[in-house]
Amino acid sequence: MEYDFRSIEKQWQGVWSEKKSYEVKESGEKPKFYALDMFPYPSGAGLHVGHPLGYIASDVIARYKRHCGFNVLHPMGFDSFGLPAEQYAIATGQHPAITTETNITRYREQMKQIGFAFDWSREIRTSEPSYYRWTQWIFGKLFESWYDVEAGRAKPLSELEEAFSNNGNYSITASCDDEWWKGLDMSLFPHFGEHFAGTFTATDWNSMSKQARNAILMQFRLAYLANSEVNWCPELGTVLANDEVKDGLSERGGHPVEKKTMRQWMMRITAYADRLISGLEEVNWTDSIKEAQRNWVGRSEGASVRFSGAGSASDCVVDVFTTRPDTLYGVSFMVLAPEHKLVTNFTSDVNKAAVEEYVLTASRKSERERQGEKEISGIALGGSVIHPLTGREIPVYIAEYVLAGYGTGAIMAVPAGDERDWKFAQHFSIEIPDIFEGYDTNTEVCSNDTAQLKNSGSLDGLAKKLSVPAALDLLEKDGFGERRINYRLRDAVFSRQRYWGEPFPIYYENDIPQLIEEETVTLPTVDAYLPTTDGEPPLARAKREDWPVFKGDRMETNTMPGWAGSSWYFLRYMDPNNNKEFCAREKSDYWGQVDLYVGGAEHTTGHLLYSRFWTKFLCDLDLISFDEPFKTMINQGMILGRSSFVYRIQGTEKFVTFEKRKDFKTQRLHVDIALVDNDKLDLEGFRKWRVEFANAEFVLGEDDTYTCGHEVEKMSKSKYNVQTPDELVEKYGADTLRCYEMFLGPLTQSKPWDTQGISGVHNFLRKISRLIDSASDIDPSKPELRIVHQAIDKVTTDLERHAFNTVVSALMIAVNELNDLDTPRSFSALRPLITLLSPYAPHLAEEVWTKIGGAGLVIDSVWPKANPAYLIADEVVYPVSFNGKVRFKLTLPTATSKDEIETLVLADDRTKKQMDGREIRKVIVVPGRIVNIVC
RNA sequence: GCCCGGAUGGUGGAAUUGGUAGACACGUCAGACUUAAAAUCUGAUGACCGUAAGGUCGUGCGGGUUCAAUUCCCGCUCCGGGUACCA
Repeated sequence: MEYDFRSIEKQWQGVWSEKKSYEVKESGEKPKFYALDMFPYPSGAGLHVGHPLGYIASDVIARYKRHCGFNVLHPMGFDSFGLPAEQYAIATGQHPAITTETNITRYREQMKQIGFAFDWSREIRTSEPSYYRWTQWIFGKLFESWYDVEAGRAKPLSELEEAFSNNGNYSITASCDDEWWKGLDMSLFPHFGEHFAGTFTATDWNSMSKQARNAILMQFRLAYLANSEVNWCPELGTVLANDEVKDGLSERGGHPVEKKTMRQWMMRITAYADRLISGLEEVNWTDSIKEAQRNWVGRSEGASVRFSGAGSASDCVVDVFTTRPDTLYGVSFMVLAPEHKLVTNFTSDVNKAAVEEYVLTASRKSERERQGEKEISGIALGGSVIHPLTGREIPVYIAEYVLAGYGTGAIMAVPAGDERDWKFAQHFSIEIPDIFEGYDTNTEVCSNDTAQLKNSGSLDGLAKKLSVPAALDLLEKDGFGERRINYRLRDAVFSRQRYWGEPFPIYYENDIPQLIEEETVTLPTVDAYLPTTDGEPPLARAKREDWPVFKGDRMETNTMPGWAGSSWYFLRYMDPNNNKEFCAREKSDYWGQVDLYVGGAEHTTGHLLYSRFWTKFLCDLDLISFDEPFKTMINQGMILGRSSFVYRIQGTEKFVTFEKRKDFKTQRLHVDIALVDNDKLDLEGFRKWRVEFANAEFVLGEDDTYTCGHEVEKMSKSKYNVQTPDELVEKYGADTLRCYEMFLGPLTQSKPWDTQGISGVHNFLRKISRLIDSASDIDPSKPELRIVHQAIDKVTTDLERHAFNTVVSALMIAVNELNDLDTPRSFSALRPLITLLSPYAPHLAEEVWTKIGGAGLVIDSVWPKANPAYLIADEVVYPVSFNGKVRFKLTLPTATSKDEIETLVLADDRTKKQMDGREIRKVIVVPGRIVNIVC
């Protein structure tokens, strides 16, 4: 029978859908397994061939686990808020909801034809009010919570208020900004005076105005309002992402961009910094992702050291953070970030103009540009600080390599021990104090942690390990510094000046933000999706009556960022239609953590960090019972496009084949890959492709064909190299696509998409079809069983280690070997093989299952176990090598002992021949592996 | 710049714990079947030298450890991802 994939796939998709085969319910009988894909943003271009890669892998595991007896949750949905739909709306005026709906429909169709075992009854969309009302609800919880550092968890804000009214804030350790009181509007606190340093009594608290209390509480909320800097483009009237800014100009239009301070919602993710690091030990992710997250959080232990200003700046104190307080004697200058608030205090009049210019130049650069700058730049302010130990005056500089957002925005420079400081000192001819034993730091920098200190008072003779704690003691004893832990992680900006995102459930009354708890604040209608002329977000266009819910003086007009909805979606799948709760507790208790999460590594420092943060928070409030969302994760690589090229002889309509292109002066043009098969161009199709090629002539190769050139690059419409899964499903079927995407190579590696090999995989499925036709209901033969059981063993171990590509090879080998047998094939030996096949090619597996007497549906069949008796080989082929080079092979029974092997090898004529009079110095025998003779 | 990956035949890749480099597949070449084509099947296929037997080289580059290195260590090159408002 011919392999008629079209009717097979249509038929079985119908059966599964009719029987609701992939719908799951919580059940006590089976262990659960939760397989999840990072959910897609439904873009207008539709699903391309890179998307299904991860979905196929998770589908394979979901199906495999189902065969192994697990109750498998494998859902799919859409992260449907986002910029592209909004930009399309700005350009065309069409409401983003319409665009989004159209795109989702397309995505669903594309996914359905690939035959994923998704439980579509659980589909969710972040842009649906029924979903985002719970995103708003979680935001509300964050708004109404604070982080108790001592208890190590988030708590309801009411507990904090109670504590304040009982004891003030004396005994409170809440996560907040350093010197949080400096952000307060002091006019609200008339009796605090100018030396207020952040401590207040119960009496203070109880006598404060509502506004004043709110201002204080705002400093402790996990979702809070604060001033933060954004890239503002006055011309476009909008805030830009760092990506959209190039050299201080907007990428769109090339308008100037400046830094602007805006009042924005923030998320206090820093409260969770330590737990975000320690939690990594509980999850089974790749070391590289864990390492990247650790670095992102960037915990460093060190000291905060105070330097007093000298001369006219004597009333200033500069705080610096350092991880090497022990090198304090090596400090010969200080560098402030250009934005540092004390810059003007240290600037002498003669330097004023130059400093101002430098500050301005630096402010136009992005952080990335500033750190990437190779040229050393900086400027001496003219002022200086006093070295706390030596009392010497130390010049103060500003330089763009010091960032305001990290640490205190100021560093004590130790040129002897830090590469950047050393180069800076060299460049500005600053003295380099010699503080390391055995290093001439005028010619080289010392980066050796075991180097002993010198010229460092009581620290002399100690190396880093001992000198750092000693220095910390010294600092604290003398009172010019203290131990401190610093994080690179910053609180996350949670406001976006966009339309197509979740509205905040917040209104303002006398400028105090108030939470809307009962109702869902849905997006109001607006007349355009652009910011207003005075730079307010698009939602500010909505008039009072346009808002479905309007309270107080005004509504919050920012929207939430893309990561809001995706930070908790894995919970909603457990209980997608609940309109009373975000997720019923018994459901989240049943499904628990995601057992396997598949997605790209590009989410490492965004989504994967934020969802861990929200999960920990929800766990703290006892709303769920686990505090890490994703137990095991695999990161798939990117699929790149393979572009094809034709070569036009300049100024003509003649196209020359790849091999002969160098004989002419040619222009290389992208050609649609649909017109190219194995690098051979479809000449007629090419002429019809575009009008300008209608009269194309060709200079062909030896074999009278036109060969195209090729290159691997990003998939893009303009390069005509986008491959949608649709065409391949149409041409080869979903099962072929599924197997081929897995066969392509290791899931985690990025690789070019190339359909060249697809026919081989398609052939393999056809061979299975024929193999089944040639089988009958007889007793299985021993060689047959041996082949099948070896496949069971290999496929099972490979699936367990997520080696998806070698599973396909193993199945191919089994099918080839079975076909090569000269004994007839039996149904009973083939049945386990078809179960092995079913995660990869479920439609074909289902089709042949009934033919070989399988009961029920193959997707419900039990995963076979390999019988070890069939796996042991009788003989081992020993490669015999001389000095590591294999010279001949010797077949010996498996049971041959090490000594026997040595004797037999040495007795072999070929050994004698190889020796050729040389002396045997050593013989290495690794039983079951190799023999090596050293001579 | 910083952080995290990657590099193996003409191509995608395999080699699971340091133990036969190139499994499986594509492509190419040769052959069978056929009036012919398609499909299918069989064989060859890392490079170089050699009629052959056989030998030399070979896993991005340069060193090192080891009886033995694609695998471990040190130093590079190139490519990809992230770098906080793309998702």
